[in-house]
Amino acid sequence: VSDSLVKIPDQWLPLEGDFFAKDAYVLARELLGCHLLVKKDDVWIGGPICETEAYTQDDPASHSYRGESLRNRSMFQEAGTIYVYLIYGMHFCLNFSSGAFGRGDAVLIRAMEPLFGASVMNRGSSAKRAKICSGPGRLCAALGIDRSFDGQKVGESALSVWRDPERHPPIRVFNGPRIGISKGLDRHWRFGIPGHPSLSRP
DNA sequence: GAAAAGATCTTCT
DNA sequence: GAAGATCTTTTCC
Repeated sequence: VSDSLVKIPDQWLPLEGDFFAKDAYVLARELLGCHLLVKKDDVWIGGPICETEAYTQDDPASHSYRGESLRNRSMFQEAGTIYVYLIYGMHFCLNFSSGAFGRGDAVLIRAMEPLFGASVMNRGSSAKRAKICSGPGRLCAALGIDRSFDGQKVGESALSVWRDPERHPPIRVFNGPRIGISKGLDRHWRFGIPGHPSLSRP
């Protein structure tokens, strides 16, 4: 608990719904360097986001491509709605709905630096400290994010995102093809901070 | 080290 | 019945 965040620094700004109300591939880039925090036992655990991906309704790789369903409903809600789904039967993935209400756009959070509370994070394995939140499934496991977060709003639940003027915007950002998909490979909507030790992959 | 396999469940064909 | 926005462990250079 000693490495958890007890008080949010005064200079940090909470990100509200309007920050998320933009094109997903713009939001994906702008979320880099922002702190993702989850409240656990009266303190915050989390750290700065270092890798994201964008998905849109007209994108064949997106869950929303074939319209709204019971699972992807949160993608179509107002910007800043949390979308969590189960993948491969065992891992959860965290997304934030973006764009206008009714549009199935979202940003997948792929990796984060475990800056606060690494010692109390659920770690699925004996991964190196810098890597315990590297990958969408591992990130959710570490922070205890599951389907119960789905449909909630950023900042109105145990989960919040903050802009830290000292880390945001990052100096450099890379982008390239998204990971683990077979369609929409021409859209280079994976974004990350170059050389960051907590990337899911180089 | 890299590659392959196994775990496990929802969605769509 | 197959594929999927994944990760861990095992197996093989």
